[in-house]
Amino acid sequence: MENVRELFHTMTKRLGLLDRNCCAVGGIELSLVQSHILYEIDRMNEPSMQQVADAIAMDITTFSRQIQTLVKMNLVKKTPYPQDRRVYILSLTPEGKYVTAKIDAEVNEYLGEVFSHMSEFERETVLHSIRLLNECMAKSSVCCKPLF
Amino acid sequence: MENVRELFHTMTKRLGLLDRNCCAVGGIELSLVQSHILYEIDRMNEPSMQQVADAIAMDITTFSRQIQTLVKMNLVKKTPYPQDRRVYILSLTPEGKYVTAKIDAEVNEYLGEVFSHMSEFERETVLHSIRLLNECMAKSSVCCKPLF
DNA sequence: AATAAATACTTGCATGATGCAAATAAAAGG
DNA sequence: CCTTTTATTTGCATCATGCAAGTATTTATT
Repeated sequence: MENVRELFHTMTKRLGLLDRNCCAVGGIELSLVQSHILYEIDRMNEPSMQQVADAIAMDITTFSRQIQTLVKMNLVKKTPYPQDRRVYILSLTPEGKYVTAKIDAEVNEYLGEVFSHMSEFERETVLHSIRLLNECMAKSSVCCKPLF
Repeated sequence: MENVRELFHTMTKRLGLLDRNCCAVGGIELSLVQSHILYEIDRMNEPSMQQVADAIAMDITTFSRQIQTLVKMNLVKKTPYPQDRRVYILSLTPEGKYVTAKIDAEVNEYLGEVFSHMSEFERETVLHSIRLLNECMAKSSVCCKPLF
């Protein structure tokens, strides 16, 4: 087996750059972290602060302040949770939904461009491989343990 | 095509965690950024500061200070370049080489563990896919443009 | 029921990362 | 020469980070 780490490093570096290029929508400029927070809130079902912070593997105190910023930017809403009054449920405001959808579309467009350099068969192979990789990482006891 | 972005997001998130778990060697604790800097210096051939900063897509001023820290930690050496006295050539000290090799071994071990959940054929398919993906990202005009 | 322990979230504080503007120094071009 | 470009460093302001500690609320224990 050749140098596997190098393959992964190159890939994640480039995907990271792609991500970084997708943090501006209209007049709004987001940090990478903020973009990821919106992404997770959008994906999860009525998540609490703690749940999202865990999903992102971010310290809850830093997360708390990031959320304060996003609420001020009118992208995220914090709703008290009646069943447990310690908890806040996070959701996207309409503007937050819009921004998140725009970013999602842009990332997908970029990815589509990358995939346009492949045949249909190659594309399917690559997607299948990533799916498989994700499953194996989920199985692995050694990495990514605390989450998922 | 299902949600491609989600696949990539999950993958990079997990690989990021794996990376973060590989920043401690013996008594030395590195930040992710420092680990990446060592990795690039190790890979490149007698690189200048600017070249490594570009490869990592990091602002040269931040990079300069990170290098100062790594020099103080005795992991990196800055050698004046006689042919152009504005330039410093970066290299790893013996200790830096040791740390970098250790981290490399640890990451590869983790990746090996992940791949152990696959058949030989699947493993080859996944590696081939990543290689292909890297090539297509390199071709793509839309992402990762400034580098490589 | 009363108290202790655990959980969710926030704030204080110190430290470190970031990046622009500006400085220095050296090379390259005219 | 003199101007422009390039490589690196430093000043400065801002933001991110995470530990310790605090508040509020819920759950567990007696």
